[in-house]
Amino acid sequence: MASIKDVAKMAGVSISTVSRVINGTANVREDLSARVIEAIKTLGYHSNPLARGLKGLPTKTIGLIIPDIENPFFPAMVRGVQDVAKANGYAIFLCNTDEDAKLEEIQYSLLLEKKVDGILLVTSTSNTPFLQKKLTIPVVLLDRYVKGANLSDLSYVVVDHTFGMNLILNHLRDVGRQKTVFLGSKPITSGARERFQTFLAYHKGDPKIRSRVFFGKYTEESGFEMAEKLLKSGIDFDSVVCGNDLIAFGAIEVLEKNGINVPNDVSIVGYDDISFSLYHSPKLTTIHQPVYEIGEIASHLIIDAIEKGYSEPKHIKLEPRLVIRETSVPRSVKNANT
Amino acid sequence: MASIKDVAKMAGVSISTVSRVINGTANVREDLSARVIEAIKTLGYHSNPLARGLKGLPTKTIGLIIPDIENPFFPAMVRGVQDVAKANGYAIFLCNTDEDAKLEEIQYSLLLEKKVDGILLVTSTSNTPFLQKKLTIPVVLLDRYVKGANLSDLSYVVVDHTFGMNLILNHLRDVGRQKTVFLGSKPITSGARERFQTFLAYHKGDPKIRSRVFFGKYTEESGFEMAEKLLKSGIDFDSVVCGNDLIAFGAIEVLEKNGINVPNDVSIVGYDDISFSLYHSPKLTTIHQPVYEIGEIASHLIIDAIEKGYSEPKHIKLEPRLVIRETSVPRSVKNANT
DNA sequence: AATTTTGTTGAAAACGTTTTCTGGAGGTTT
DNA sequence: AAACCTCCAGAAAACGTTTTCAACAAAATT
Repeated sequence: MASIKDVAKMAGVSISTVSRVINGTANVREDLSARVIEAIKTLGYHSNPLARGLKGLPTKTIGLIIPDIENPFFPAMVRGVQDVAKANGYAIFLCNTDEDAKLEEIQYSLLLEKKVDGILLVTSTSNTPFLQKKLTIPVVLLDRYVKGANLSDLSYVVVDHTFGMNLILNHLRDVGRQKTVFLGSKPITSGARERFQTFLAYHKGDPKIRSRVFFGKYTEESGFEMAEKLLKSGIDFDSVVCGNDLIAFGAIEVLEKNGINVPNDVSIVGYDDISFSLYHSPKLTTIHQPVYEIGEIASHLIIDAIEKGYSEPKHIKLEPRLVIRETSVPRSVKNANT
Repeated sequence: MASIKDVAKMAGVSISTVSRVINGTANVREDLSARVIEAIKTLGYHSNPLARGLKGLPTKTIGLIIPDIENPFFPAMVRGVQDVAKANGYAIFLCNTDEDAKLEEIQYSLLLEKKVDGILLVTSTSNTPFLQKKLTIPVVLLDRYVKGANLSDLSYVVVDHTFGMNLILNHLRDVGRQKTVFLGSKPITSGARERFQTFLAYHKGDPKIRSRVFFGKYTEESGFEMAEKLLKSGIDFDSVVCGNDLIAFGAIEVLEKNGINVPNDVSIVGYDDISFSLYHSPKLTTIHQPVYEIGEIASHLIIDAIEKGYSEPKHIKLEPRLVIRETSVPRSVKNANT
């Protein structure tokens, strides 16, 4: 690999001059500058960003930690992040944690070791000990926030899930579905917690509401398993609220296999509005999260923080919206006795 | 940040000794070694991999370039890559190219600049000029290979698409579907080319076969558009072969919207077997690609090449299999006249 | 014409590591 | 007891940059 030294030799100048030409940090005589540029071209020289990073200068790299690359919700977010990052000359270091808190911490310190300029984090935990220390680089939380000692100075971009869950519950009431069960994830992350607590609050008159709640993971398989448990339990229900769309897919699969018609016998609402919800048949009623926007905004936030040094922490809460498709319909007279 | 110098000072030894303790490159007296370890702990020292990378040593980083993170096929592959990489202490640098050849080259040289130890590439091109030069680090191609001057010494892991496409065409013949149309991507990449040519070869008696071929992108939207064009063309068909599952999703959407029943009126076969094909309704008949395995093998290959220096290029071709689900059925008498 | 200012250049230090080289202490061989 | 090894610690060079500093020529001021 050609180094700056080779360029200097070929152009007949010092390495300082080459550096100045490359970075435009000072004036260089016209003809020297031309010779340097010429030499760079013929040698195919690329500056070594490691040496640059060694001086404590930006590496133009952002780390992005997500819980599950196989849940389409996150790739959509990655796209938002990456588009903005690319436009600003940053590369993305993507890491997958499988919703594992321990792995999350490992990835985090790995990114720190790699001297990324900032970290975008979709956490899978409720308290993140590794964020409690004084941060050395900007960190922005996406989709899920955490409470803690020094965490008020962390920026985050989240969605108002209390609002979202109320949209669902009001919609189900509107279509005459009141015997609702909840298939979600344990309320560990802020998002899951908000949704669960809103569900509970809505049913606070019902002492047995807890028996209508099932916990699992954010996958189709888990939705499948939870729905099977639900059926075995013998609980009477006419509607299902799911923690995300994948769970809804799994649940619908089980219900239909057991001769229960969706949406007539049981209406189902998902959460996220991943693209496949539209192509799923029946098309899924769900909560649309502005996922691409989350990525975009967070990306802007962290680049700002990186380039302007310290910046006021911003707490952004976006509004989701209900997308009514085919899996939620009024109880028709024809099906009332099913 | 604490540096090796701080550790040395605290332990009362030279930085050489500290380095030796950390890397185990030479024997160090018991008590000194203990003091060093103690100092490392109390200072919370982490070695700076940039400085290490500067010396031309491995950075324990692998770059992975994929065309479309939003196509679930690739996240599944990423998982395979990442699991093996993690087990070997490597971090993954994931880049998205949107099937854009120019962007692919940019990401490639970006990764090179970042001094990754190796690059895993799912190319979107048929000839990759940037791979023609002498490579400085190992490169392994995934899913798609390229031909070229110096490319025979590149390892790749691909799937036998000639075999796969024949599985589809034989299956369609078995269920009595012979008026088949092709909805795929332009035969730029090796995979698309193999499938298209196999389709053509199968129909080589038919002079008008080219009119039964439609080209677009590997997305639902594109499948949607191609299917609409197909309907507008007035072509008589009883089955559709799709370039991937996403195209199939889009096509099914259009057909059903136009009152054409899938699979009775028209049978459809996808390609890839992404997880949602199982949850799609009707469940998609498709070609299962061992996608996780592709990632795993490629990951092993590149780590081998990195750690053992130069290694014989390996050309691995995996076999796909047909998964018959609900979108392909025999022409029933009841529906024969539709 | 002598002095100051301006503008550019190159030498050298610094960033945090690894590694080669040197030297000294202790043990082993004659 | 003298000469030689062996083992291990520390000094210093090297990796490829950026940046501070000193130096110098030319231009501008007196």
